[in-house]
Amino acid sequence: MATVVPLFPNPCAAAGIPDPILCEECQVRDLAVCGALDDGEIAHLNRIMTHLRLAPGQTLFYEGDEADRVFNVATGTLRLSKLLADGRRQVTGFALPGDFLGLAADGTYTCSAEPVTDVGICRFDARKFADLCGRYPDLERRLLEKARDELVAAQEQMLLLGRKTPIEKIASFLLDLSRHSTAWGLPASPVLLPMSRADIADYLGLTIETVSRTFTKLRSLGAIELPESHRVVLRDQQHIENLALGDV
Amino acid sequence: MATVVPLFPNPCAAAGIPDPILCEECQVRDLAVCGALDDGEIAHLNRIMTHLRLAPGQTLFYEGDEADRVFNVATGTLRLSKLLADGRRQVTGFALPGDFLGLAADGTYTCSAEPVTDVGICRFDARKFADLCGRYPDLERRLLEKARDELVAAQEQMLLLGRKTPIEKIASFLLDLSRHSTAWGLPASPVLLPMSRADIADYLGLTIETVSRTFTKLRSLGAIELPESHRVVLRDQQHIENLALGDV
DNA sequence: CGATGCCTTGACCAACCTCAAGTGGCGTGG
DNA sequence: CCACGCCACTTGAGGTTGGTCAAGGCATCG
Repeated sequence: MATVVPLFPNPCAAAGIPDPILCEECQVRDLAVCGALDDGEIAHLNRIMTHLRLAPGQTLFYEGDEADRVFNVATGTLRLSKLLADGRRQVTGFALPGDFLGLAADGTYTCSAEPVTDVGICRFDARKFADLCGRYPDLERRLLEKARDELVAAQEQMLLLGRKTPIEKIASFLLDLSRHSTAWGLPASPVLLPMSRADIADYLGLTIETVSRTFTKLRSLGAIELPESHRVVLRDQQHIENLALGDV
Repeated sequence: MATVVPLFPNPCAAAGIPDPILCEECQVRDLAVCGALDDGEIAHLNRIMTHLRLAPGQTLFYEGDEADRVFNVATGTLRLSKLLADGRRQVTGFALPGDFLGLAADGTYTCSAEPVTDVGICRFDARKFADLCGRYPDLERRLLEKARDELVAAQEQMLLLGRKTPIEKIASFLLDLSRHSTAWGLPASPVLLPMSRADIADYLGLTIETVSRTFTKLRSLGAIELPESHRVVLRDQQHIENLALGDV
């Protein structure tokens, strides 16, 4: 596996946080399911854990693969997506540090997971992880919390996909990313977009062209600046929030 | 609370199953979270349970309400929906017998729950229910399974909302309902639609008119029959399945 | 029997998609 | 070092799909 220079900095790198090797030093532990375990218990987790590094172009797993492993994102961003027979794609979400993958599996993965930046991943055998859940109820409880949070996000995304206009979709998307930044103690405003326009389009149910035009529109409205195509300055946060809520 | 003649038969009534009063006699117990508990344990559940009956027009809870209760659907169908400021609505799902409500709550309900038929509901105090989850790990595990299933369904719905055409949306919707029927031991084909065209439209990200036109189109294609506007006969199941998958 | 609500159908229109061309950054190779 | 190709993004022109607006059918209900 070749070491690759990242196309875009991942949140950890941006914050000067090194990739974790040991759970004891892991910066995302508190956010991840692992936060449910104390140092003694986490040794058990460590024993069934393998650390992976993947670069864009590689794939963690494909929709339909046998779901015999579960994962924790330590660093970087992944794209979760589903395909129709003719190639139409829906990105169901972006997995960020602290996110758990493999939850939605009932035998096979229900979506593909591909890095959009260099990523660091903790991998577990699904069966062994389930055993550990049986032993540590707090771990299972944490998993339920994760699932609940994802469900809330999924419902919000349904509202976006079904009923919002392109400009409302992009505004909501930017705010989501901005809120993720602040949750990590990073500034709200220069929002970094590690993913391509195609990824954004497939996430929001639009075409590349409409995404691009909508960014231009937001810029001409004075709501954002676009110093680079993957960096967005939120110039009028209130206006963006109104747009995201559909408040005209 | 007046007893109301149901506009549409609910699955239990259609199958000749009486509304449950006692958990021991409940027909949905195995499908619901309650299935995790044996007769002795379920007595604890019974003690914190209240049985409700609601008719269309009444509301179980509104998006934004304090989420101090959780629910189990015993009979009937509810509509779960979210609103934008200007009244645009997204139906995020329909809750059927055996479904658990209140999972997605983080302090407040993230969507409204309104009956589309007469419904029978088991209500629990959220805190007491959580306590019970702490006591019975199997109950919590069952909740996690429910959450996982809902998450899988939500991802599938995102694909539908973001990337499918109206005819593909309706085809997918009919198949979903048909599969629910067979899961209950009912025939796959005459699919009953307890909800209005408006509900279907808001569920699939369409307008009433497009829903109506698309049913007509499917009928003229010979894929379905529409003896009544709320009863659909699947005439060419294979064709419908191909449409649902986007296979032209 | 009229009023109401829900569904269907038709005509029209605009938003978004499709197709196409143009720009700019970046890496490669002459 | 520059030329070139490649790729991603942007922008423009035009077309199609699905939305909007409006009318009509049909059942239920008072």
